[in-house]
Amino acid sequence: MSAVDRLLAGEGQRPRADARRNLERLVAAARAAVAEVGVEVTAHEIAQRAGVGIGTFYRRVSSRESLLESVLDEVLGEAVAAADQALGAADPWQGFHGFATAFVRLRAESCGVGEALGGACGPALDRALSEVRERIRLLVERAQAAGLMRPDVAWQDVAFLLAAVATGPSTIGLRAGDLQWSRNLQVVLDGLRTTAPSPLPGAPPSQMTAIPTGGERPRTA
Amino acid sequence: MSAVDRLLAGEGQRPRADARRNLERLVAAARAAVAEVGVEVTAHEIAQRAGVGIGTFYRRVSSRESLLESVLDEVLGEAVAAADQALGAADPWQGFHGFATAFVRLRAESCGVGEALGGACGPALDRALSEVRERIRLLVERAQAAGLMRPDVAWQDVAFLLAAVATGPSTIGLRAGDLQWSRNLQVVLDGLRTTAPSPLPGAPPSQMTAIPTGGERPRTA
Amino acid sequence: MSAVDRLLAGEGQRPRADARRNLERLVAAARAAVAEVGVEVTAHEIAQRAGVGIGTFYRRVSSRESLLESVLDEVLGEAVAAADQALGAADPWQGFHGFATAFVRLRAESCGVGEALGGACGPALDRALSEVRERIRLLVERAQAAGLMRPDVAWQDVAFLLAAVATGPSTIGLRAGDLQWSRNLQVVLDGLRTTAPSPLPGAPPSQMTAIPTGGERPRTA
Amino acid sequence: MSAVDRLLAGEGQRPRADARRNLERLVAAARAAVAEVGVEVTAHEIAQRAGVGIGTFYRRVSSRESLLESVLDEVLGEAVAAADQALGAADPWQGFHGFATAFVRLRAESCGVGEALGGACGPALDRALSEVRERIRLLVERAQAAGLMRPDVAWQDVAFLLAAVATGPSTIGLRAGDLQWSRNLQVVLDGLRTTAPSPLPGAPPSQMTAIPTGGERPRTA
DNA sequence: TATGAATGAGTTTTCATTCAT
DNA sequence: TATGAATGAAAACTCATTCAT
Repeated sequence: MSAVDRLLAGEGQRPRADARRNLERLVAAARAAVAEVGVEVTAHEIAQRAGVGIGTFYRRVSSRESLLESVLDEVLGEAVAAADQALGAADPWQGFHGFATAFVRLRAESCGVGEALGGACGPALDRALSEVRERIRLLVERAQAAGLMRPDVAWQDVAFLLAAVATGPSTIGLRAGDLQWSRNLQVVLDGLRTTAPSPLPGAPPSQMTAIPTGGERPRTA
Repeated sequence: MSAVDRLLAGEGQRPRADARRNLERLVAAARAAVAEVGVEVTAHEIAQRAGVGIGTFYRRVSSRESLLESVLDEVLGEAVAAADQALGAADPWQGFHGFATAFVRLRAESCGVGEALGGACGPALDRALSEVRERIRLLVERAQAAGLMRPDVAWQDVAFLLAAVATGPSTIGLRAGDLQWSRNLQVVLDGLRTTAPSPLPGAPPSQMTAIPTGGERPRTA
Repeated sequence: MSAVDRLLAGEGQRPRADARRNLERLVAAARAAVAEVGVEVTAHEIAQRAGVGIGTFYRRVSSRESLLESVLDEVLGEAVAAADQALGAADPWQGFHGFATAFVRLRAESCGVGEALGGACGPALDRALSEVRERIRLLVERAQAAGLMRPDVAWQDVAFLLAAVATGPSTIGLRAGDLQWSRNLQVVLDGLRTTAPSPLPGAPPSQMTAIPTGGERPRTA
Repeated sequence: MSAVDRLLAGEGQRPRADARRNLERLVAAARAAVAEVGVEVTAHEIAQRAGVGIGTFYRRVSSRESLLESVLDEVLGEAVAAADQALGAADPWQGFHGFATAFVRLRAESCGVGEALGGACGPALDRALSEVRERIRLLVERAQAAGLMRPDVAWQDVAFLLAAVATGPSTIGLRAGDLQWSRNLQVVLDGLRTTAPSPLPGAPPSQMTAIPTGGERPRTA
């Protein structure tokens, strides 16, 4: 269920066109704002990005927290969809790989929403969370059973690793490029695999994705 | 240079003994507070933990942000020290491994300070940051030159990976155990290595660190 | 003039039937809402109770305050009617008694509207107010002239007493029962009379109205 | 216990002189503001009247509601003191009379605080409220036992009457004079008494207290 | 015309920072 | 100097009122 539908669920009848449009704008603005400035975005900022007044914000959304919750719910729903597709893949590792990519991308977008809401996000998200967990467990077990993933990692470890890989727009003065997460992910996938490392995306002989800040790029031997 | 020295630099004369003691307390309190409650700790909380009044806080520190900056500076200094020791190690991979462990632990402690300060942390930290960057570059190049680290990663990727691994006390409703970062790190190190994966710490035959939440642990084959 | 007529006065032409019906609903809803939840009822609540949209509310009523004013006007009109009937009574005291009862009941219903509007209710109500004042003066004078009401009270005092008696759903943790005002009124009437006190309503030998909260009822000798 | 002491109770040690002074100002300002503009006074208004910033308001008082609660507690404490003195009076009616006067005066000042806080004022006031109730019961029973108060009123009725008498700064366009409550009270006391009415305060041959607004005063025969 | 969506000023409260004691 | 009291900008949220549908 999309965040918009979720937020509309409480309403009695079907919303007017402008109301729905504003809600969509708010959800999109919230998602973008969270991705850019983090979960501490103010209600005003979100409203402004959405091009609506603060009054409209609260009319459509009931509270800042509930909006963030809905955004997170939406993201989790997308993760579940990706996992279901992955479970249908013939090759367990290919499936896991595809899911991991989708999951990390999603997480990079909605960066930190879950943590920010903490345990306080109420039972509203319990279903979505447990669905994601269940899928990850299945994907990990399937890959391990096929001998394609090292057997000494718990699915929880995998969850943490995938979450971690998406993290952090910057470190030690470096600013992450748009595809940093994909390079991080490649290393982690190689660490999880039973066999030898695959070449990083864009690794020699082709060019790697540029890193904007922070001086010289290495000569990737 | 320690955080304390750094903060004393602005002062005209040599500080009185009690002034210095209070400053030391503030830095230590800030570091602990950040590790425990996160970067959003209030100035009052830090002052209280340090056992000084808020007035003293600002007399010694000029602003909350600058104190956090100093904490980060101190952490970076420790990272540099760890790196220098690692560069002295006979085995390049052993050296890198030791540094990575120290770096991740430090980062887990000072969790998020860097990001919280954003790019706005001013030129004050430039030296420390570039020192860390330089060391990481050297460590990576040394390991790669020895054929012990895959050659298709940039040192920046390594920096991001190490930063990422330390992250996040929770994800998808799971709560990280104290040693989650070490399990994460092991996978990443294996992904970076040229050779086959090593067993995770605590992997069979010994027991792994328990994860408090989230149901059954896997049968680590 | 009814509240509805009053509010229609500003309009140019004669109102359409549905417009008038909506206005009547609004006034009735406002009156009920004020009686139930108090003068701080929101415009939305009144509109909802009236079964109209907030847009219609403002089309018909110009402002929340002016609607409350109209409610008060209506109540005052009813008070005037009660007074006129009372002035026609053969016995001056019976007349006053009847008016007092009606007035207090009205005031209990519209409790606090007058005060809430403060002195700011404009000249719109001047006529109604002075009509009520005039009637009370006449009733008091008539009763005093007949030697049935103590001569040392001013009609203003009587007005205040009657207003006061209707007041307050609670005090010192007690919650008023539905007929509290009638018991209060009885004491006040006895205080105003020239002769000895009459038994309270429900006083011995019959039962008094129960008071829900606050422990034991007295043994009404 | 005064409102100031009550609010200081939470604090660890004894407050600095300026802190105490500001707290006293806030309590006094709150009490005055409530008496003048009613319980819906804003925190800003109280702070402004007290001559302090809004920050100081919250530092001293923890919440607007808790300040009002303390004011009410103070008022109730004064009522209890008046009642205890009244219970010591030789003549039961004189005692009741004195208490009633004090109680009504207090209530006129703190007009409506109790109701505004509603049942939500927490158990903090339970003690004070039940103490007042108990005293009123005793005073009423004593007067009734001595045959000086009509036996068919419950002490709860008396409580409501005294509360009512203090009420309402205005009605039907009249503005209450400062001593309106005392004239109201006189009538009520006469209604409660077993014997004939006493002259109103200021009744002939002396002059009655002037009523500022609302036209001609009656010729008090 | 009736509707209800949109608006923004105003309310309570927090917290980084300044200043009197 | 050390203290903590005072400050006010800013955040979340409400509600009377306006305006597009």
